Amino acid sequence: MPIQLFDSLTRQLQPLAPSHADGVFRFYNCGPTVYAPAHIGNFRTFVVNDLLRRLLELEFGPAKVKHVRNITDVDDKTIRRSQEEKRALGDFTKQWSDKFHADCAALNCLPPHVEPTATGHIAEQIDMIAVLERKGHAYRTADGSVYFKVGSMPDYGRLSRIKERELQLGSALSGKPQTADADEKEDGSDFALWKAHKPEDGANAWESPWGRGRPGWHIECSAMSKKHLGETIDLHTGGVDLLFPHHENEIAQSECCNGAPFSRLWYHSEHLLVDGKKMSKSLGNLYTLDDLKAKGVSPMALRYALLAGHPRKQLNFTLDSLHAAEKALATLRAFRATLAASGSRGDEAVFAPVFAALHDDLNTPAALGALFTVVNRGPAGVDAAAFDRVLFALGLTLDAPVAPKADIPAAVAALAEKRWAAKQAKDFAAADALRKEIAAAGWSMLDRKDGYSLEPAKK
RNA sequence: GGCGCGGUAGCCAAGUGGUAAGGCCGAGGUCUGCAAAACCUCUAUGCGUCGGUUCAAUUCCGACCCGCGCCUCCA
Repeated sequence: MPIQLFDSLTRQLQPLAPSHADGVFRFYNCGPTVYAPAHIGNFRTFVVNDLLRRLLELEFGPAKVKHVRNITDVDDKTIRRSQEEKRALGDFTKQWSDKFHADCAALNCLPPHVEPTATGHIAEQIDMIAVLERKGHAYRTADGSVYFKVGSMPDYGRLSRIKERELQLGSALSGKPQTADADEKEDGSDFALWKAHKPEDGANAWESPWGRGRPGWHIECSAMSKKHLGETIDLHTGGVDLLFPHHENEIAQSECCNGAPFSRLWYHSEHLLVDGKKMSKSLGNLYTLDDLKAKGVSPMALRYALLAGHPRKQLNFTLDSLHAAEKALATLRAFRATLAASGSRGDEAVFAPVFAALHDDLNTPAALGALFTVVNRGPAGVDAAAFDRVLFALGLTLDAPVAPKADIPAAVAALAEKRWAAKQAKDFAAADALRKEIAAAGWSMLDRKDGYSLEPAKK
């Protein structure tokens, strides 16, 4: 069964297949803007895309997938924040892209094959803008900015079906103040390709045929996608919030510039909600990976929790779901240990339902359900290598959880030694009393046949 | 106002025109002196409400109620 995804453009399931003669599947995933630590809502999208990347590799072969994910390292926020910290833009964004990479690694997300940056592709962006201007799809304004002329593209808005939206009166837009540079635009829906330098941009400007300035947001993805994957790609993904205007505008730029279809398929993952609402600073319901680590949550539990909901459905995140995830991972860990011990061999067919679910529009909840159905039947006839292949697809690692780093107080260590000695001497009354003392000190003592370990007591 | 998505057990969450996967929690049990872990068993006559179609609807249709997202630079 081929991998099928719900295509945002045609609004139906479409099978994935490479369209180029070299058989390489071309996959572009909109990456982060690096101005702060990414939050777990951002990571939902990246984890889903990592799952997709893994499935593509399993389907077409590792050498037949080219995964590009950009870093947006110049925009209003990166410029403003770097200036607030009195740091050079590149220095500032490197800090946050490094942090992003570390978090991705913790979540076991494979690095993309190419990770282009906006500032590293200024020339490519200028080239595209120049073509658009030459073809009459763009115009410059008095201040030296360049805008895309939405009216020049007859079928603008296919992806978000903007025409249906704007035919109606009384949209929320009508009551909203337009953006600062709105009066420069010929039409409210035109968008910036090149933004003329403004004093508040500081040193962050590049020379161009239109004078000093910087690229608009959307053009970077069009340029980087074209450079690294070609004019027509097989799949373009991102969060639903990018559907409009970002992806709509990418289509407009790329297709008007290249005269070729941009992406054959569009896939958008839904938002992670917290407390039933989209995460946002103002609501104070925003979590980063570090916030969760501080609560003792393992990144792998977060990955599992993020996969526990259907990617195209809003997922309401709760700390409870992380607990459930930790327990589920423990069950899988125990199952794999049993498999390894029994040297179980079998065919891969038992996991077919798991892959069938994943191939069916990344139905991760159904896939996990199918996985546990196998686990619950027991290890007989289950192939260990096949099980590991499932884990690879899901990107789940089952290393023993790292005990929270906490120094064991000498007093507790001493109590534990005494208790172990009492237990060896079969003085169980004393051993039980010592266990209570250790617990009172906030630790729990876990016995094994050949020794013991100490862990901070769970609440 | 428009566009889109959703309402399934205490919580999370799949799914199907023919009688409800899975995870967590909870209960009982096996095992280990105890504890922990592991393992076993049990846990929705019902799928937002009201109508309709049908031999049969949670699944299709209609109306309604409730929640969420997007509507110009947010994954």
